[in-house]
Amino acid sequence: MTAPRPASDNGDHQDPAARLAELGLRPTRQRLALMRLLFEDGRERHFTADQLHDEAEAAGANLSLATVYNTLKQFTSVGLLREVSVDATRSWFDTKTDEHHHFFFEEDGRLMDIDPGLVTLGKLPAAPDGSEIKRVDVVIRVAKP
Amino acid sequence: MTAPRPASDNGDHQDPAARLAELGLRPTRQRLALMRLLFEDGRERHFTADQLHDEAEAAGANLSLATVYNTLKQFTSVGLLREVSVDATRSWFDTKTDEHHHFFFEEDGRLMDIDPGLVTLGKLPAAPDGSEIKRVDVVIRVAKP
DNA sequence: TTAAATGCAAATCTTTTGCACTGGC
DNA sequence: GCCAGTGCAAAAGATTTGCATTTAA
Repeated sequence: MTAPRPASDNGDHQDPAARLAELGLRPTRQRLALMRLLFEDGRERHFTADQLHDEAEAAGANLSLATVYNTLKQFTSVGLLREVSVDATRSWFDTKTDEHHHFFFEEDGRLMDIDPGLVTLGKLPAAPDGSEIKRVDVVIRVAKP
Repeated sequence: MTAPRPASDNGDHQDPAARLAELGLRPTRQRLALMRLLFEDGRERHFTADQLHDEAEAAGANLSLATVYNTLKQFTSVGLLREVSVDATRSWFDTKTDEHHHFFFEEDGRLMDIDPGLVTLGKLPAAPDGSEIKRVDVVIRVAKP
């Protein structure tokens, strides 16, 4: 939608307002609050819209769940977040956006990153005509034996 | 939930009523209608509850969408179907239940099987303590270049 | 100031549940 | 005939949309 930020400036630890501006998003109160929750200090890597909304309320931010959804969608489209499709009943988001894969715990619906060195793909098919591969997702579903 | 059918009797082409009985499900009118839609002649492999409900209506069966959902869940739990997590906004089901992987077309939300010979996994991590691997799903997301 | 952009109430869509009723045994 | 098992209306969740309001420039 908006221009991706140049590969050169890795903005991971800069001021949230500057980072938003750079991505073409206005630094509104709501977005700043979510930015801080997501990217300051050791935030959770995997979360749903609902969980983040709860955290935001607990932190004293005042915003509606709809705004959380809309903001997550925007953040995803500019590359700040990545959506993980693993659970058909709700959307999971991930603050780690580089190529990596997941364990999914079937019992409690929790996600866990897999150390990138521990999964490798062997052969991959060519993309069907007229399309190209955008991403390869591997989900390892685990549960108690 | 119910006893899996012995590996020996591959019931793929037997009478739907007998097959249901074997799986411990009563052969009700609704279930029989869905069995026929799903397993007779060249049915679609990938579908959502809503799509199947539309097909059932078109075929003259008279059942509610809730019944379609409940039935799909039962069919999945006895191993007649498999659920594919690929799209966070709705559940996809697949009549092909053996290990295989998928292309997902981001533009139109369509699924396509990948020929099993064309994807191989390299290294896999051990399951986290106290759990075991239930399934490994690979989804290759494709889109127009 | 001003209009593009935002944020949210309400609508929509998907899925699950509680329970009256049925039809397979 | 009878009751375990069903099927569905209604409820519950999840997500999106339309538009009045805000606010960054």
